[in-house]
Amino acid sequence: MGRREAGKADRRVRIIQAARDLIRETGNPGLSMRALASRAGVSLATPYNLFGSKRAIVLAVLQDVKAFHQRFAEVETSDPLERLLVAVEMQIALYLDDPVFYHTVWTAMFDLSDSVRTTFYNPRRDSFWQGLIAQAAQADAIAPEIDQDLLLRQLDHHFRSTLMDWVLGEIEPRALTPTVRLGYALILKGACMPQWRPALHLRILESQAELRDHHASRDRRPQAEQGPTP
Amino acid sequence: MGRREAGKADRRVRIIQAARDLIRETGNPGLSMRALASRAGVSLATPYNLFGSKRAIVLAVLQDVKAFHQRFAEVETSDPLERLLVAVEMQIALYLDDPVFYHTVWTAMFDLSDSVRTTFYNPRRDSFWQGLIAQAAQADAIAPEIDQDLLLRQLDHHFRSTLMDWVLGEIEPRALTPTVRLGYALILKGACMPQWRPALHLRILESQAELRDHHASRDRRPQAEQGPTP
DNA sequence: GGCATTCTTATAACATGTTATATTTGTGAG
DNA sequence: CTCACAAATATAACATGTTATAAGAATGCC
Repeated sequence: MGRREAGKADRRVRIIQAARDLIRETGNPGLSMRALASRAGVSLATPYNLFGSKRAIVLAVLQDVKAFHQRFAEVETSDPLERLLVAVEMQIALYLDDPVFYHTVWTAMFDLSDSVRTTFYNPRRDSFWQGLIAQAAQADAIAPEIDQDLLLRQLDHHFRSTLMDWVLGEIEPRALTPTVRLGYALILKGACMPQWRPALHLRILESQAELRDHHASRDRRPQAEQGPTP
Repeated sequence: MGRREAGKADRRVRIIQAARDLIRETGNPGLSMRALASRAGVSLATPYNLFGSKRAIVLAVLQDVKAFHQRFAEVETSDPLERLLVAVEMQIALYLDDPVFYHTVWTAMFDLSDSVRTTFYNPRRDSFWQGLIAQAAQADAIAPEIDQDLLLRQLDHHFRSTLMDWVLGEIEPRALTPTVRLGYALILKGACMPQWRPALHLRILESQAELRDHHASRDRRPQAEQGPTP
C-alpha cells in the first residue's frame, strides 16, 4: 500500500466528513453531490468513483458513527429481557439527541430508488443483538423453541417501522420510545417463558399509558383525504 | 358540476389508467412523467396540475384497486384470531398475484423524498382492521387491557416492514407469508388471553419451520461488505 | 353572441443524481 | 530518470422530477 492508497483513503475521509458536516448544517436538502464534492475539495466524479452513489455515502457516514455500543456497555441490568428493552431505548435516545442528522441519515436508509445493498442488518449490529437474545435464552427467559434469528428479525421489523413513522412525520418524537418499547414488549411476551410474562405485561401497560397521554394532549391526526387501501 | 369538471375527471381517469398500464407493462422504470403524459394524451404539466406529483399518481393508482375486501368477505372462520391471520395472508397473496405491479406501487409508497401525506393508515383500511380486532376482543381473545388502536399499529408496523424487505429484495417472495404470519402470531400471542396462547404458539412454530426450510434451501444471504450500525 | 375565467398546452428551464470523455497529474517500476 | 499506468479532474451530457411562462382553447355567464 503506497501513497496511492493513502491518498484515496484521505479523499474518502474528506468526503465522509464533508457529508457529515453538510448534513449537520442543513439536513438532507443541503447535501447535493455538487455541494459535497466542492466542500470535500474533490471533483464531482470522485465520490462516485470511491463510493458509487449518494446513498452509499450517507450510509458510510452512518457507519462512521459508533457511539452506541460503548454507551451500552456501561448499563448493568440483570434482567435479560429488560436489557433488550433498555438497549433499544438507548438507541432511540441516541437518535433523538441529534434529530436533524439522524433524520437525514434514516431517510437515506429508507430510500429505495437506489440499488445499494446496504441491508439494515450487518454483522456488527447483528451480533450485538444476537448476543442479547442469546443471553435471554440462556437465562430461560425466551422459550427454547423460538428461533432466535427470526425473533431478532421481528424486533428489527418493528424498530424499523417505528423509525419510518418518525421519518415520515407520522409519529411525534416523544412517542418514539414508548412505541418501540410497546412493540418489543408485545413481541417478547409472545416469545418468552411463562414466568416472564407479568413483567412484560407491565411494560406493555406502561407504554400504552404513556402513548395515550400523548395522544390525548394533541388533536386527532389530520384525516388524509386520500389514501391507499392496501 | 358542468363539463369543466367532467373534462378534468376524464383527464384524471386517463392519467391513472395510463399509469397503471405503464406500471403493469414495464414496472417502475417505464413510468416517467413524460411517458405518462404522452400515453394519457395530455401535456407534461397536466398531471402536476391534477395530482401534484408522481408519487401522488402512483398512490392514486393503488387506491383505485379495491379487490381485497370483497375477497375477504367470503372467508368464514369462527376463530377471531385466525381471521386476522387469514386476512393478512390474503393481502399478501393479492400482492404476489401481481408482483411487478405491487412492487412498483409499494416502492412509491415507501418513497420518502416526497411530502405527500398519504399515510399508510386511512379510514377505510383502518376500519376494516379495527373491526377484526374488535371482534377478537369481544370474543375474549384479546386481553381487555390491551389498547386496540395501538395493537393495530403494531401489527401494521410489522406488515409494513416485511413488505419493505420484499421491496428491498431482502426477502424472497415465498418467505413473505410465513414472515408476516410469524410476526402477527407473536404479537397477538403477546396480546391475547391465556387460553388462546397454545393455538398461536402452534402458528409460530409452523411459520418458523416454513422459514427455516426456505433458508436451508438457498445459500446464505451475501454478506454486505459495508453496512450501517444503527 | 361576446367576454372573462380557468385550465390545458407547448415549451423551456432548473436541480440533481449519474455517466461519459478527454486531459492532466501523481505514483511506482525498471 | 523516464516511462507507463492508474486515478482524479474538468467538463459536458443525459434522464428525470418539477416548476415557470406564454399562448391558446374550452367553458360558463351575461
